[in-house]
Amino acid sequence: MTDSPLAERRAGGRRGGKRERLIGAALDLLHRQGVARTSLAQVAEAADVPLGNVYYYFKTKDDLVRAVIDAHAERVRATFAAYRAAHPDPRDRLKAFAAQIGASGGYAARHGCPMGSLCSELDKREDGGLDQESATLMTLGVDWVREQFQLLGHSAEDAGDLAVTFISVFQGASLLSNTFRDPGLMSRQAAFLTRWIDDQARAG
Amino acid sequence: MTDSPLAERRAGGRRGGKRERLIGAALDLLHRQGVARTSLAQVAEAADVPLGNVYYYFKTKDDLVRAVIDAHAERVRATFAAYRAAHPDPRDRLKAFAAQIGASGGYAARHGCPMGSLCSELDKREDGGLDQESATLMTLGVDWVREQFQLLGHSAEDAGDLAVTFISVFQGASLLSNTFRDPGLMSRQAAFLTRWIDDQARAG
Amino acid sequence: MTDSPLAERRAGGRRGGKRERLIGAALDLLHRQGVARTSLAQVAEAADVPLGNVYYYFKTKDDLVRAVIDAHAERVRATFAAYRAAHPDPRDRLKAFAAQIGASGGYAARHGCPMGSLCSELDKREDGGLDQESATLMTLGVDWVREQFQLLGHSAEDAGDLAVTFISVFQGASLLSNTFRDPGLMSRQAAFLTRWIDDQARAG
Amino acid sequence: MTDSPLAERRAGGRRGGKRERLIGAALDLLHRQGVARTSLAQVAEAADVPLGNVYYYFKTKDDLVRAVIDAHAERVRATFAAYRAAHPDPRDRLKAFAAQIGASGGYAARHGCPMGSLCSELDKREDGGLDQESATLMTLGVDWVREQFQLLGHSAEDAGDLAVTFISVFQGASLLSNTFRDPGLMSRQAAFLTRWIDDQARAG
DNA sequence: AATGAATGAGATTTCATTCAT
DNA sequence: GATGAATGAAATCTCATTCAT
Repeated sequence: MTDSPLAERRAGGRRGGKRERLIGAALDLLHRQGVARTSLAQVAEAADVPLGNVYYYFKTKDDLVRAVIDAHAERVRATFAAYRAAHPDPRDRLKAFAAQIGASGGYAARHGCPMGSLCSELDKREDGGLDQESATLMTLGVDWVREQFQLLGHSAEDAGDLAVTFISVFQGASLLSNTFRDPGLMSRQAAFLTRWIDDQARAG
Repeated sequence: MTDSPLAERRAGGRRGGKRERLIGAALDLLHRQGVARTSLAQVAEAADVPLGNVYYYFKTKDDLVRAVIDAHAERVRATFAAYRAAHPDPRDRLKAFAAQIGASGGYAARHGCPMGSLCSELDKREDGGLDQESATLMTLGVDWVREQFQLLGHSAEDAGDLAVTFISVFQGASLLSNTFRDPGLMSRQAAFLTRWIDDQARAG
Repeated sequence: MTDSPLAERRAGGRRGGKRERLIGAALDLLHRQGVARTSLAQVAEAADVPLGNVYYYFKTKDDLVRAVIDAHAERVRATFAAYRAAHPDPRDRLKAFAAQIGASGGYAARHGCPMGSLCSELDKREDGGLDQESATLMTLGVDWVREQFQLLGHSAEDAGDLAVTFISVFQGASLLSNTFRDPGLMSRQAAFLTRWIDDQARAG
Repeated sequence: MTDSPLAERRAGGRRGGKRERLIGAALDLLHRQGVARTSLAQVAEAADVPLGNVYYYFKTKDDLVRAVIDAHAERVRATFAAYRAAHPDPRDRLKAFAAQIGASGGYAARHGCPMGSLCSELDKREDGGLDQESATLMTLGVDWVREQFQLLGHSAEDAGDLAVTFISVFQGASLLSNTFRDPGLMSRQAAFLTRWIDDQARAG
């Protein structure tokens, strides 16, 4: 009782929750500045952790990036699980996803899509295996959308192509929204996706 | 005569065409490795130009990046001009663009779309004005596609949205193709775009 | 009974014999990697002892190195005692030593002689007094060999020089065996030593 | 004339001879402190070169070490060439070598033999190929001594073993001289080598 | 006694940029 | 114009050692 206050329990049992603070700060900075332009000193500063201490939690910078990707993946999984729970109809699930995309214009206009940015940057590296890690992240979305289209009666192959189109529009719109600093762009493309979902559902 | 052969005149009158060689080498390296991970020393080496000499042609690294973006923009403009010249019907022009997209799967799977990569990376920087520069590049495509849809009878607003969808699919598919190292992905999305162009042409 | 089994008593009475495990792991790692390239974290890991706990047993890294040297010295003393017990004739004792040298080619080719490596590395340090410690280790061998030559009738001075020659050949051969990764080198030099012992015994 | 003063000519034509100063400083520090305990900052300081500038001449620390080994090898080759030139009789050449060994007691007592130290330390590393480099250095001596013994009529195999014994005594004596801080040790072992050379010459 | 966590000094390395000639 | 050399700031990473409990 005296040894483990609530704050520490929430932090996963670690004293002070520094690991979590580091991942949180890194999540934010990596998404905003990119991997290459974010130094561990910045992350440490933002997390209020001495630089040397970062290496107690993460052996290398890549390790931290990996942890950030994993944390992000967990969020994504939770989002999809929520759609599943909230909507029995796959079409509604896809529309919920599209709606969320439309609502994320503010963030997209400022920073683009975190997943897309990471994939774009990490695929340019030949070392490590971080590109695989980020690819896994992207797979989550494609697989989930494909699954919904299959549930709507599309063949595995068709559903795969439809899923790629869906995520492509999402990723492309995030990029353009960011490039043009135009938050409204996202909602207009989300509207397109919503209509398109209905078209495909009819066709499935 | 002996000092400035024709080849050099074409290269802008500069002796040896070093500026052009630098831009060419940078174009290649920046697209493959990203801006942050490409050093001027690498560019100089690839262009067979002494490092110290680079600064005679480009005051800063950003200056070189700007020149690369401009050079790429020129290529893009030339491509669109060629479509215009080759096809009187805007629908055919768009299909020609889609066809080229489909044919570029190999490059996309390896490096993504140069424009997309640059926009994604440069929009993460708050300094300089390179994000504006890369946004201009992206605008070229969107504007050209919008123009074709307007020629097909769509309103300015509708055509703008359609253009954004078109370029989004292109950019998103490039990203996914690169992420999944799947060249075929591009041609399948290009096929989708081709059908979709017909749909919009009918509707316009 | 349940808290201190025999195995632990033998280990010096300390619970778990952690001190011994640390020395054992350090002995191995220091000989293989050298002092400077071996971190306490590695030693702790290899000994399955928490890093923080190392400092309960050894105040500093140098303290641990000292303990390793002492442990090694104990082994060396035991070896010499065994030769003494097994062979009444000093000449046979020396030949037994030479034979052991010849048989150690495999280890020497991989890591050199532990004593030699330690002396070579630690004599390069001006701090601490670890060089004295490793010198003591080397003295053991020289003194024992000298003793045998004196027993064979050589003067103290002559015996000292002979002992230095003997150990020099041993150390030099260990170094060359390691440098050239040639295990057979040791046995060939051991054969030389054996003949040479006879020559000196005759001369003594 | 005004552009290339004598000092620069001597330094190999490079301005200021920084490369040479770096190698010189490194030669000294590496021999005295070992590779691991010598930082590039120390070398830079000793050579009066800004740290950042070191990397203009040597891409990595290992590169500098390599250059030092090469420089040392050059010295060794020059020494052997001098023996060859000065003495037609291989026996005299070997004795000249032994005499030099005997005369080097002061340095050996303080720092050991540079070659031996390097081989001992670098053979403990699994990375890079510096162990090969230092092995080459050691080969120089063994090969040269073998050559002399062959000229004296020994078979290739015998001469090889004799050469290894010779260099072993040299290396071992350097180590013991350093360990015991005893400069006289070297001259006494050199005397042994001189007598031993005669024995082998008679036997060859 | 035991230990997970913390810390700060220092090492190697990279690189955009500048300078002297 | 051209260029080899120089420079310093900053980044990643290591590690002996200490601390709080």
